[in-house]
Amino acid sequence: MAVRVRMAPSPTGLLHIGNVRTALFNWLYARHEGGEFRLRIENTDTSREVAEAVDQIQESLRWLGLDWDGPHTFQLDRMDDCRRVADELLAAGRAYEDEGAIRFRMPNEGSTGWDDVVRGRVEIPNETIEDLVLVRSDGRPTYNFASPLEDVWDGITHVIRGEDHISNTPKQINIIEAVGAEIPVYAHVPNVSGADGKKLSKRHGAVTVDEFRKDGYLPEALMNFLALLGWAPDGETTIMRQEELIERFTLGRVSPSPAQFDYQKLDWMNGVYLRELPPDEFAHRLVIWLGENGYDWDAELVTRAAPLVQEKIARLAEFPGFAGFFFGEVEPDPVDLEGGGPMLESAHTAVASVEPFDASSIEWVLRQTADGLGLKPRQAFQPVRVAVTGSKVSPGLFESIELLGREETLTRLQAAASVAAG
RNA sequence: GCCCCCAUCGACUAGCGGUCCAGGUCGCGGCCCUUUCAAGGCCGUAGCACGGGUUCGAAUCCCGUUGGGGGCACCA
Repeated sequence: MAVRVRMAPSPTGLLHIGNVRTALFNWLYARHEGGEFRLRIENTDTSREVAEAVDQIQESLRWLGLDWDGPHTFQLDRMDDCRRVADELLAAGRAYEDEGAIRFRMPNEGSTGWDDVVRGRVEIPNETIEDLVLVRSDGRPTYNFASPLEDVWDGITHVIRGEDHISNTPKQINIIEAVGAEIPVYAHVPNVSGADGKKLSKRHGAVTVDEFRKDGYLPEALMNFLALLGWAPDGETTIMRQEELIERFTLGRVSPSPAQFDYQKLDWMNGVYLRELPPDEFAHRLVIWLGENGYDWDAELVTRAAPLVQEKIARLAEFPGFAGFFFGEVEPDPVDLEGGGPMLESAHTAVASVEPFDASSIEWVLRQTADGLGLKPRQAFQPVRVAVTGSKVSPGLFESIELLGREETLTRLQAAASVAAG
């Protein structure tokens, strides 16, 4: 039978990275097996907020590259079918009415178990499972009733979800057995927590896909990182692109123990992906990111500045801090200019006449200048760097000057020289 | 309280009875390179939670303890 899995988010707010990780495992499994990955919205109403959340969920999935098969479905559309099944269960004596609600009779003896693909055999004593409410007194089916039914109706073969659903599983298995359908294969993947072992939340850092996007992470890096949270192909390989992940992913190698989200490692990995991008592609991503985040900087200039920072940043969001001096005024801290007066003045003279105006000529002439003043390169170039870029940390100085242009460089050098002179 | 899950360096993990005085990656420390910051190169740091078994032999299997986590709704 062809594999069919699903992601079933409830449309409340933005897509949480933990849910994305679970979705990723579903998606990787489906693609690896040549099966289908479905998207099912577990909504209980049809408000405007729901519609917006659905849009955001889809946008986030698309950004990450997780495509789903067929149209997405809504749980709400199946409420009548759920109620019909509840009535049948009632008629068959498998359920009973209780204060206007309909409850399912769970077995009281023995146990309900399943062979979990990531945990092995799990067995829950039936006496600890209470009679599940199928339909509320207001007529709405409950999650633990609707969800397994939908899995049956959708032909879901493998239910891959977070471990917080382990305790729901025996309830759902009993429901599915009661309607005489086949029990899907279950795989409960470990949770993702913050550095303190607690549920990953805002105070740990970014948690929604939108936030990671805004922070300047690449979707391919995020996917690679997420895949490695609870899964590893061999313990050696860490950088894997989409095709390789699909090719190597198996549920059997998903670890049963929870993982902590390590933002430092994500940053490192994102840097790896950033550096490996062809320069024009890197520039392209920057232009898009800047546009999405309210910078109306000239795309041509961004493209020319991009190569100067590609090796230096780990996230696209670091670009403005690193290369902002190309796009606007600069205000050097006088403290960083102290004692740099002579070098700044000499540099001004040198830059004014250097020909051709390119990085290597500028470097040569500035080194000559430093030499003439008896200064070591690092002492000589620091005030120049601060004058030109406004910071002690910047892209390569000579390339930066070349791109900035002679006129603007001279202006900044002169301004800094007068500050340094006091 | 009850039920369930989990347990290898600070983190992510490899390891599925001998090839492990435990390997890779991030982080961290040092050195090199160097116009700053990065990147890169080299070296290093650090771990099988504890106690019992089983076995010729255990990080690997079993039991217990401890410690984490999840769940016990007419939420999803």
